[in-house]
Amino acid sequence: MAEQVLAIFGPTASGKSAVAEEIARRIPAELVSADAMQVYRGLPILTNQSEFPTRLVGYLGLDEEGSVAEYQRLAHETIDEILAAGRTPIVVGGTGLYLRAALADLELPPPPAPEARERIERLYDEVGAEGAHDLLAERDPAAAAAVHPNDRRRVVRALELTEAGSSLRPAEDRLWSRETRHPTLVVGLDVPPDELERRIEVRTREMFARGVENEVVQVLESPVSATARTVFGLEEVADLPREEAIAALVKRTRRYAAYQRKWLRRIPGLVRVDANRPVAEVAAGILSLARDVGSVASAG
RNA sequence: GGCGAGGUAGCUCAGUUGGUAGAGCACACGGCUGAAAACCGUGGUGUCGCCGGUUCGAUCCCGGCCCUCGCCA
Repeated sequence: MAEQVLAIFGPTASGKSAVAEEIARRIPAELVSADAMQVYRGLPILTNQSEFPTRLVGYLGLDEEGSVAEYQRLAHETIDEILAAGRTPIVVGGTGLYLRAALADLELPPPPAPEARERIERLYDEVGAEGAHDLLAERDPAAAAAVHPNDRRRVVRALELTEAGSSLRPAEDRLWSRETRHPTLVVGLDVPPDELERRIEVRTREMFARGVENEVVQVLESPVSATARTVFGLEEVADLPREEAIAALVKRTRRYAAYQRKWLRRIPGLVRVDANRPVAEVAAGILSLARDVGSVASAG
């Protein structure tokens, strides 16, 4: 029975999926997505969903709100199930928080109570950033210390939690610790910035060739939740002339890749792998690392 | 060629009634625990088109030149 989990992280267009799929062809394995936007169904082109069977892709409708905690529950279930079946779970994704949630046991506090969010947002706007932050400091000094007054979203969330008898600060910080639920090899794919830039441009043009415009126009005919709205490119692709939309999308993606590079540097225990070479080589490299580190389900 | 508008940060532009300059975006760094492709913080980007003049001092005023855009020939 397999014991080890494989996790592959990297910026958009670093080739995560191709590498993960190549590994899944060589050993008994299943892919598990760690991507906050691929959880939605309805935007397969815009969110770069692969044809290859991957778990935790498209489990939400676009009118539903996403949630790390819900993702975490599903991810743990899925990973345990795959291990129990004697296969290796390959967790692959570009959302750092989701990757850590899949691998570790983040103690995520409860969801907002009904009506609480709206009420506290109103409070925040009435008393101002400093006022709200002062109030938080009274009720939950640890949370207040971790949150800037201008971060409305977090100050509101932290205040919600004080009412629920919980806290924004977990007792134990597992997000930034090396702790994982199973022995795990976490690799990060490294691609030089100029090469990544090139691939992003190519990929974006491919999206248009494959028909993102239709995809997006169709989606916008129905309600889209606040979290699904954050998929970048939605308005741009729908409203702008093609070349401008491409430029806007490339720009957003480049920005996002920079954000992911930060996670790449920070994910605890992550081993960097040079991904600027043929997929087969990268896959082989990761597999040999895995065999050094622990047991992976073997092909035969 | 004539008339008009303009040349200030990587981009789009604001500004200084003369004391060497600032927004957004981009970029860099950092934070983040049921919204993470989100949210928030910090940073400085610079021959203010070029050459002269006036002035204690010019990115700003004056003269000339170059370039861009528009209209007219």
